[in-house]
Amino acid sequence: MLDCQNCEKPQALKILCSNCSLRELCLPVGLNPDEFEQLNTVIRQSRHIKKGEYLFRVGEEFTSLFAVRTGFFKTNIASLDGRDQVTGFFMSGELIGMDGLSNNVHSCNAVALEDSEVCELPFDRLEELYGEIPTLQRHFIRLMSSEIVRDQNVMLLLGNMKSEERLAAFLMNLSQRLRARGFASNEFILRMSREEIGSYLGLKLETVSRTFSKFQQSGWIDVNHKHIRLTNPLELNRLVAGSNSNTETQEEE
Amino acid sequence: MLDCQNCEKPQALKILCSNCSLRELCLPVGLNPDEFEQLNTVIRQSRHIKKGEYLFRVGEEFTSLFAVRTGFFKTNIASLDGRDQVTGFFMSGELIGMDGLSNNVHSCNAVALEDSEVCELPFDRLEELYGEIPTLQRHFIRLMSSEIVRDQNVMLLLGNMKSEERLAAFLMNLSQRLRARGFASNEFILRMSREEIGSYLGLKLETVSRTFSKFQQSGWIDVNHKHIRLTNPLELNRLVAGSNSNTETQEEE
DNA sequence: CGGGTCTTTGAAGATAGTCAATTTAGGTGG
DNA sequence: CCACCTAAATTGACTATCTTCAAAGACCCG
Repeated sequence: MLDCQNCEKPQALKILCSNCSLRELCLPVGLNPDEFEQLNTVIRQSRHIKKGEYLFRVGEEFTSLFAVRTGFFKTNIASLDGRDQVTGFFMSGELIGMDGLSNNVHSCNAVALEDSEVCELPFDRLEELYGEIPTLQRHFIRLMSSEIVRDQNVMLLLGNMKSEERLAAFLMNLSQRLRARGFASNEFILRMSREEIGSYLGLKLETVSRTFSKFQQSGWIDVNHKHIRLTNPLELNRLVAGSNSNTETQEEE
Repeated sequence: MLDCQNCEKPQALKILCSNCSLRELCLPVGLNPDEFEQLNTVIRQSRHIKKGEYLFRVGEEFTSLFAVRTGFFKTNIASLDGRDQVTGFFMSGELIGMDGLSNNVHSCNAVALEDSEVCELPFDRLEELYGEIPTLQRHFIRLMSSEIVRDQNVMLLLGNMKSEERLAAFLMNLSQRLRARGFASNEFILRMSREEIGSYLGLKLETVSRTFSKFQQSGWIDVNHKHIRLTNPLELNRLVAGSNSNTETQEEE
């Protein structure tokens, strides 16, 4: 019964959604045991993606969504003349590939920024389950909608915020997502380069670097290349919330 | 051909998807007659929204999606300190409100930019139909995905393009959508103010105005306040595709 | 240990923003 | 129908922010 198709190690390789530590963050939120069982049969587990490898590329046929189990990914698109835009960073429990559903072709690239593991969710199998597990469908639609909301907040960031506000928003967003996963939220390793951060935030890498330095001088953070420590997250949050408040005058209440 | 000839007659008040001239642009693409019939029973037709009125606001409970029948809408969000970002413009056949599915609360405002008519699609009714009309569900997911792809292209625009490229992209996008609806694509009336265009494009209204003037001086367009005529759309397209192309072709990578 | 990549920092330059004045349009009411 | 009034748009001059170009320093991986 527990036959594992491509087992290298018996049993341990077959990671079940029902056992997965991410089950409350990932697609199957709120399923009952029976439903977990059904989902398990659909998911192709634990494909390993090495740092730098592509999960999929622009133009490839869409067949599956991917849930990050471990590791870190970015997605990006390119303009016709080759300029690059990072459209998102993805950590464990997050779903990649929803762009591909619009016309069954991936409209972005997905690249691992460190050695990673993903669960593959073949979409036609998933679709078959929708009838049987309405919760699953509802949650999937919810995830797509969240992606839309997230993107619109990035539009706000790119359209209205100054460099310092953008970087502060970026750091606080990472921090919050790490906390939600039980990781330290005030001290972490950046998985992406300055250039990738800049691309995501609509800034040049030099501006990102300078802004990190400025934050450090202000005492908001400690930067040591990829290692970041948030020493004054409140101040960073304040920067995000109201840029109008003069950054010079720091009234602490 | 776009407008409904029967609209003013009383019996025609009940506008049926099956008769609607937008049926090939809107949600029910590819349904068969039976399925159209089912969809008709679910849709609350033709709510009128006057210019300036809100279809919904941030924080309101989400219950329905809205399909634009006639008219023009914008959606926008505000940062905590009150800065405003227009996140989209919507014309006939386009669906508004998909942001609300993430947590059953609208995360943006939707405002009519001219007197408009919408079809209301109560989402719980729609959901009940999914089991019976798989095509409908698939198409809805497709529409959500398209919204994600659209938003990511706006991220590219905001993150990488210069003011002239942004405005050219904006004009060509409008033009293309008007053409798809059978309207003149090289001559149209802008429904939004310079400020709203600027907000969408991450520019100030003065910059939008100046860039319009620059385009006119270059002979690409005729601007007369809200009235726009594209006299050289090819050149505008070239601006969008490769801003560098104007000068020497610079190859990198 | 060394080559290459990534990062930091400085100085100069460009693009878009800000502030301000003027013109034009569109809606309202006499 | 016209005059008015307010809101929107245009244009100019100046400034701030971010980019570009350049060089030097730090790290990582084989």
